[in-house]
Amino acid sequence: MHAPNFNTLCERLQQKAYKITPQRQVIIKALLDNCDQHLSADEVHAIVKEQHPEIGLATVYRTLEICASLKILHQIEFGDGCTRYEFAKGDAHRHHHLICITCGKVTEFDDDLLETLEAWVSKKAGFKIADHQLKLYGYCEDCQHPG
Amino acid sequence: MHAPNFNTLCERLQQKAYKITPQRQVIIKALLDNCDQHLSADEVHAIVKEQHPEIGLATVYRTLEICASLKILHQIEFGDGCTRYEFAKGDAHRHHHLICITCGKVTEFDDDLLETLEAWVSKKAGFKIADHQLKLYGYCEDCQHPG
DNA sequence: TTGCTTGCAAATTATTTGCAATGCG
DNA sequence: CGCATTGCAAATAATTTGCAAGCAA
Repeated sequence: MHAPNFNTLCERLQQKAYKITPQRQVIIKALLDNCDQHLSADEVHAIVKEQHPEIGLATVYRTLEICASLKILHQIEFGDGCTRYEFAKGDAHRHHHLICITCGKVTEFDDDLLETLEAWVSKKAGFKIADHQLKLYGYCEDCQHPG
Repeated sequence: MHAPNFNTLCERLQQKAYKITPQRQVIIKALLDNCDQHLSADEVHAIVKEQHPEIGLATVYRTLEICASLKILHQIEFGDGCTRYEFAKGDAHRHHHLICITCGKVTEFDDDLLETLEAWVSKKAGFKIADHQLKLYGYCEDCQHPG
């Protein structure tokens, strides 16, 4: 849901001496157009190929890799065998993933309630927390009330 | 750390009409001997092959698959490209994973503090939670105080 | 111009599957 | 004895990589 600005993203690439090639622009736009999804490399490639059949899957992988290394994208795995991507949010904007066991739908949920827990873990385990990832598996509203 | 009883596990397999073959016994014992680790299929295979070189990787995969389907094992992914396994704990015994960004070590942390958060999400998002998975990325004690 | 990028095909890695032989119950 | 199970090799699937040609800066 959180959609960064296209030009800002390009600048962040340039700052690290990455060239703004047409392929990278197309891929980033595809991600922006679908920022409510959690696309896989293959899915990004499929979208991009519609208008630009010449773009190769390897280029998609390489672009996603760069964006992940620049913390523009986050990589997540929902257990379906491939890595998926979402735009990284700032530290202040934490969110979790609600994964429906029945239909597989993934919803995001914003909240900051983990703060207390993190403070506790930090103190108890001597572990300095930098990031977290919470997945909640269960049943979405549609699947709870079928028909 | 949570180590179930070998015989109990065999009984659970038998109850579902799975045969207690020597291969399965060896694989389960390897998992029990390393219940403080989060082994991958390949790692289980390597351990098992030391004493039983005839056991194939496919058999390891198939056994892990069965155990996962019986909820004897949980599958987790730490982002290193392969599925890892740990013994499932009962609902009452929740735990999280602390993953060190520096050395990659995975520690477990028990706690029930997610209860409040789950109640909140449940109410706010209309999502019926069945299970959860929390990964905390950061720096373990050793990596915080090197040398 | 010049080194970063790209597309393609081949290589890798994790996991699955087909099948004949084997063995648990 | 019958059917689940096994080992092996081949098949998939996701991702990576080598390399010559192309292009952004």
